[in-house]
Amino acid sequence: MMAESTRRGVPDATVGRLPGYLRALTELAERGRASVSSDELADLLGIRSAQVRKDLSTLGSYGVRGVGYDVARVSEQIAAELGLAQERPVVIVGMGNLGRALAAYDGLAPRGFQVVALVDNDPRLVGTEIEGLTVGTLEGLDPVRTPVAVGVITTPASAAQEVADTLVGLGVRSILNFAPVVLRVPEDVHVRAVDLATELQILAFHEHQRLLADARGNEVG
Amino acid sequence: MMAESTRRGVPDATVGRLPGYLRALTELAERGRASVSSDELADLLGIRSAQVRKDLSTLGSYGVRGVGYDVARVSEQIAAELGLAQERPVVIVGMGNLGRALAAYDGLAPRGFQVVALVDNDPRLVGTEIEGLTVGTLEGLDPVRTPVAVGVITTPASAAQEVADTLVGLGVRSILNFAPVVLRVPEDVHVRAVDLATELQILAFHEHQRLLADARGNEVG
DNA sequence: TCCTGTGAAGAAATTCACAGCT
DNA sequence: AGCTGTGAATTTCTTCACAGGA
Repeated sequence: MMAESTRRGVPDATVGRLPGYLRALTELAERGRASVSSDELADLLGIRSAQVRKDLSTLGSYGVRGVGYDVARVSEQIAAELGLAQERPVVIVGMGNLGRALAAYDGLAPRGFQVVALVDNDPRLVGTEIEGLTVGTLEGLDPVRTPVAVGVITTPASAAQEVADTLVGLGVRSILNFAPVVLRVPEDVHVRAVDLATELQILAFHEHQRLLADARGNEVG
Repeated sequence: MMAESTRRGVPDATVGRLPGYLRALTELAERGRASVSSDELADLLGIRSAQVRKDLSTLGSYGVRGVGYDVARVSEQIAAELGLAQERPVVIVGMGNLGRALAAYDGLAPRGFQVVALVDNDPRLVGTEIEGLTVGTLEGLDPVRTPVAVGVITTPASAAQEVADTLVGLGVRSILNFAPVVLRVPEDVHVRAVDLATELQILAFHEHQRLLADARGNEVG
């Protein structure tokens, strides 16, 4: 969480929804649909149609009044905006359960992400094969032979910062961090954090509020 | 992303940061720190100190001017707000790599989440043991014998909606969804979605923008 | 008539800036 | 002097509402 950019371009909130649009549009295309209205798209994403129109209008006008949006054209436009044309080499650091799960995830390749290296610091893992790749060490990563665009950190929290530092040193400027720590990185490096415990606690909050509301309701009613 | 509530309470954006505060405060407490300033907390979370003060002030005033916040008191208050006092039984549906990773994750228990059931529909998995629990089926879940507060969906996208429907039928009102689909649920059910591909695509966007910016810079400079 | 594109309004979140307590 | 708490200003995001093209 941090770091902007998007100068006079697509708002951050919109960027966050683009992958969702792309997913919906891809499914529509697979079903042979040629066009779609903002209402339908909104329904598919669980948002409002005005939001859809605003979002898509920032990419340029690819809709036709009275008809809707051309599925193929808008898909292309979003893919272009996200820079999905180029292959992005990904390294996964930390070959525990989560690292293995991500290494095996087949949703990456079709979206232009190619896992090019798996890394762990456990000598018992180094040299073994996972998903067709030989596990190596961080130090063994050669930024010339194996350029990396995105680093995924699935190590324990205690190791995450050091890993991040090394990745940054290798020229990685995009990091997806699953470890429950806030990484300190230069400001031109983008970090996105995914934390299971955080997500559950947010759910817990809402559940708790509901409980309180119910209790209040019973008193009153 | 959706679903409000929080009526005249803590803003959603603040709720999203509470787990982060709690994590930082817990670490500080472990190091024996008794108080902390908004500046230091802000630094730990990578946000601004004004944000910290606004956030914490919505929970009540637990700071002391000129001194800072009492680590223990604020921790308690946040834990209370998140409803972490009660144990929350969790069921994980989908025992693939990701499901296993989550089942093995040791960050849950200390935060009040207890995995009480593991579910899969593959007959070869049902009956086997994972992390000390016997894998069962969704149909086999008994809401009376095994009440469930939070459902975690780690199935393929194609199965996720059906699983969600079943969970909702069992009385689950909080769902953490790792499948890349938008779930349709009654409005009193909270869903949070975590999607690897989405996260990577957002990173890709920023990387792409940087590339464009660099190119522009070279032209101009 | 249908549905987009968009200014304008509204709501939410962030940041500023400073009064006030210790 | 140090640091919180908070109104006010600002920025960002969302929603409204409708003009206008197909």
